[in-house]
Amino acid sequence: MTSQRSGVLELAVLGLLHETPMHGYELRKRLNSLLGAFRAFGYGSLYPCLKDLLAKGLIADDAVGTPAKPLAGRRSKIVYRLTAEGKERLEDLLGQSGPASWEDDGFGVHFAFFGLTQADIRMRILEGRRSRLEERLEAFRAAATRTRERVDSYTLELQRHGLESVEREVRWLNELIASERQSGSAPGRPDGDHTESGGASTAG
Amino acid sequence: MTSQRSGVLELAVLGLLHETPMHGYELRKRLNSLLGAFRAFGYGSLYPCLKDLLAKGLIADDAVGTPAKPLAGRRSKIVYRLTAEGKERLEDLLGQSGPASWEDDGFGVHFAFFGLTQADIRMRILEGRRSRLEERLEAFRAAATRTRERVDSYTLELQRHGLESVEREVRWLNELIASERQSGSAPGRPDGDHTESGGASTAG
DNA sequence: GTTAGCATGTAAGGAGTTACATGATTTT
DNA sequence: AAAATCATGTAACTCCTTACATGCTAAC
Repeated sequence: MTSQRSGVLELAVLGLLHETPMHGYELRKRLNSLLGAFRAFGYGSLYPCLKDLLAKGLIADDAVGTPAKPLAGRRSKIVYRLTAEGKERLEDLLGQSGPASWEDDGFGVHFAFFGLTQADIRMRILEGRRSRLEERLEAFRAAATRTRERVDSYTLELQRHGLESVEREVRWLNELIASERQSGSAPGRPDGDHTESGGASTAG
Repeated sequence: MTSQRSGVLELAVLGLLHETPMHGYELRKRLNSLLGAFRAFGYGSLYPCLKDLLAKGLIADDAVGTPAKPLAGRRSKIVYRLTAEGKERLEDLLGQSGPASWEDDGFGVHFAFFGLTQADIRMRILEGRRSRLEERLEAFRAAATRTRERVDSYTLELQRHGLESVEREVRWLNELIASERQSGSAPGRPDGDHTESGGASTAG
């Protein structure tokens, strides 16, 4: 009923708060600019999640403005920060490379925090995602072969477009995987200031 | 608790059964080959949905093999067909062009049944979808502009890829819209045997 | 002085998911 | 006769959505 943790949101919130403390409203904006390509959350999702994480001690509220003194100037907003347990939980989530991290949403969030993820886990997630997509491609082509099922041209166009998108993502993943293999560093421009926790050293 | 109708599934099931009667197992395969690019359903989703549609009288079971005589040869499977009410409901759903039909999943299913959809509704859905995506693009670029938010190269890559995907879909939609405008016919190969209900004539 | 945006929440419920449970039928 | 695949279902649960409710604060 009240507790709902452990979806895409939990990881996203913990990941963002790892970067820096924030209040809910701000978090939501960062959330939607981070994941906006494939997901959007409203306050009705975020605040219950924060409440839950708070109850579990994974985050704490450094309330700006003491209870008695509601703060002059800016309104009393509730700034959340990651606790030690929260950081542990985050690292636990970041270490998981199961099916959940290959799904559309799950993959997106995990990828968003690759900067905090160990190199071997990154690789497993990328490869897992690729396998998942390749399964889809196979299922697709199998279905296309036995196309006695009469399809109109819209259905056909939908499948063509879907196929192309998936193929495109596979190519993207291939590039990323190659990039990961030839160096422990990040894709594209090989700089990256993700000096944080689990670079590539702690693996093994 | 028991009733759950009115999601992506209802439309998909009614749409598929409009084509031809089928039993659950078969339906699921057709479902996943139709929508497989962006969605997959298990039996745990499908059967409760069928049960619900049955209870509402939108589909009926022409059970193969009479109750007393469990059928020699093939096992007694339950073949569902669309009822008159079901067809009405389907047409109602197909006539809707609101926000639900612009969402990722909703759009996919609606598009899959464009062959049964009136031309003006098709256009509204395509344009609605495009607006939705363009909103995302704007939010994206706005977020990219005020990138004080320190992003590591993975976050950047995720957003770059997301942006590209969305832009690509917008171009696709533009082609479809152009194609729809210059003729009442379907995209690509201008044949199509979707002789059904709402071809292109009833538009306003 | 009123709209627009900042800021926080709750109650009810929707839409599927997971894990489980069962049995028939075809293939090997 | 064992394994794969066809075929159907249910109970409990999860994660999130929708609609609602509130008040401050800055800009116009």
